[in-house]
Amino acid sequence: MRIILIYLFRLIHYSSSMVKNSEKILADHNVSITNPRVFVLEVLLENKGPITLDELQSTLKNKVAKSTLYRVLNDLKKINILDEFTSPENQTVVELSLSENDHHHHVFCTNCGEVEDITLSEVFEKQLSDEITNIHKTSKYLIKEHTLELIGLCSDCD
Amino acid sequence: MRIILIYLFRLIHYSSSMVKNSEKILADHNVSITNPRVFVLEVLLENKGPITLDELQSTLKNKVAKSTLYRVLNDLKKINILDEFTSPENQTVVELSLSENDHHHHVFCTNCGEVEDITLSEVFEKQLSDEITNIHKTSKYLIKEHTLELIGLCSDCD
DNA sequence: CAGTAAATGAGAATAATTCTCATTTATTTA
DNA sequence: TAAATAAATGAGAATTATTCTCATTTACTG
Repeated sequence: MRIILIYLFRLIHYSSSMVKNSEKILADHNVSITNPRVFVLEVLLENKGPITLDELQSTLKNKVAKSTLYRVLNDLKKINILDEFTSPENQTVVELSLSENDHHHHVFCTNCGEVEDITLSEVFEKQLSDEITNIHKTSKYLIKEHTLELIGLCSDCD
Repeated sequence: MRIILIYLFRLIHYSSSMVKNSEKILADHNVSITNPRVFVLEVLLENKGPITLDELQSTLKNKVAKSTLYRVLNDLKKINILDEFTSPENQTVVELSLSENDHHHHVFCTNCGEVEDITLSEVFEKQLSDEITNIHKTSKYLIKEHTLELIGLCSDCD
């Protein structure tokens, strides 16, 4: 019985798509697969969206050394699958950006500090890209990227 | 002769509009007028636009203690006339926001690190505010503010 | 499976920001 | 206007965030 349970546990554990995904992501980017990297990626994948550095650190407290966490985050930034930004309350926030075309923006709640992803309508993104074209004409700036952050109250705090 | 020179110097000094403005700003917000506060405001007013914390610090190196500079910046934030944000390269940037209606956005040059103010067309701001109304309907977020940051190359670096 | 290169943990070093407290400056009061 | 009180400052200590160092461990290569 015990053997069976252990077997089942390992089966479930290793077939978890999280683990497979993490390792695949690293392999796909020619980054060696190590425990700290997999642990960090698992948390980022599970979380599905932006997460504060504080939360990431406390989640991984006893699994990954603090210096290693910073190193892993820098590794992920280097291969362009991690975005970092600062909340209006000056909290560092990170988020996986795995595919090229998952363009989106962020909403911050000024009361509870939550950050969420938000996708703007195609119509509006088109209007924004037109505006950026105009900016290029008038200001000579060549715009490559943009970030739009909305600040307000989430439904819980409203 | 010496007396006259001193008089002229003081006349020029005190009639400088910068000084007057700085003192008026502080008085208008019920903040006591002190040398460090006036010095910081002068630099921010002269600069006319966003300035990195590093640049502000080096400009005021021998006039204002570092701890005082942080305190003064916090004072200005508290009375809502200073915005702080972080550049894509993780530099802290501050900017005076004296009037309610000078709403604008920022352009960052990824090459030289320059930050500039940019004002979007009224048409586009209207489109943005419509989009925010839609977000409220679908996501239940109540949006109070927004920041749009454009990232690219300035005319010198393009 | 051994050998080499890369990654990690623990904590030291550095950088950024806030705090402490004795002194100075501004404001209030008589 | 001077004395008394409150607030602000400078200098550096304390705290926090991030990077660096180096001995040890882990991953990749043949």
